[in-house]
Amino acid sequence: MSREDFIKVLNILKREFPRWDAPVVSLMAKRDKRTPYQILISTIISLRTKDQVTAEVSERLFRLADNPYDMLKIPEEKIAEAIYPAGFYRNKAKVIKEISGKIVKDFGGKVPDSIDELLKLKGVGRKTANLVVALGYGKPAICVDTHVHRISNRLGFVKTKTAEETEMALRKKVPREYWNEINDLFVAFGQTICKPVSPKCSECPVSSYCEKVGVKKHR
DNA sequence: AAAACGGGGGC
DNA sequence: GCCCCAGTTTT
Repeated sequence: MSREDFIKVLNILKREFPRWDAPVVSLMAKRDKRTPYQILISTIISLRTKDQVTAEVSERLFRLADNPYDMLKIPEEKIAEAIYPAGFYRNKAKVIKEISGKIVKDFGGKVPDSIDELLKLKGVGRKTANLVVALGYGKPAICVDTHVHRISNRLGFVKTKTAEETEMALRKKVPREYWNEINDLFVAFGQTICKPVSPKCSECPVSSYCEKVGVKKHR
C-alpha cells in the first residue's frame, strides 16, 4: 500500500469514527482534562485489561491520589485494592509506587515529556511512553499497540515483525500531522471491524484499499 | 523469540 | 474450559 492510500484510509476512518463512543469513552472523554501523571498511571493500569475496567479503577485510584506526592503516601495494598480487578493489579500497584517515587526523586515531581526519559521508568515501554507524549503533552508521537501493529501490516503498508519496527516504519512514512490520530482511529477500527480474527471485511469502509495480508477468514 | 505476569468476561 | 484484552519484563 502506498503512502497516499494510507493517508486516504486515515481520512476515511476519521469520517467513519468521528466520535468513538465504545466503552473506552469513559476513559478517553476525560483525557484532555487529565494531567500527564494521570495519563501515565491510567495507561499502566490498562495493560492487558479491558478499557471499561481501566476507566473505573482509574477513577477510584485518582480519588485517593492524582499526583505522585499523594500516591507515595498511600500504602501499596490500598493502591492494589483501588485498582482491583485490573489484570496484574498487585504488580501494577508496586509499579505505580515505584515510578511515583522516581518521578519525585529524579524528575522533580514532573512526568518527563521525552520518550527516552519516560523509558527509564519501570513498567513503561514504548507504547506507554508514546501515549504520554501524545496525550499528556500534545506532541507528535506514534503509539503502536496491538491494533496499530496488526492493521498497519494487514493493510500492506508496512511489513514488520515487532511493534517497535512498526513504530519506526510509520515514523518514516507518515507525515507528523497524522501521528497522533493513528492510534485512536485504529483502536476504534480494530475493535469493531478490523478485528484480530474474522474481521468484517464486508462492512469495512477501506476494504478496497486493503491487501488483507495474513487474513484467513474474512466476513 | 518465547514465556511469565495474572484477573474477568465472552462464547 | 478456552481465548482474548490500549504490554512490559525476564529468560
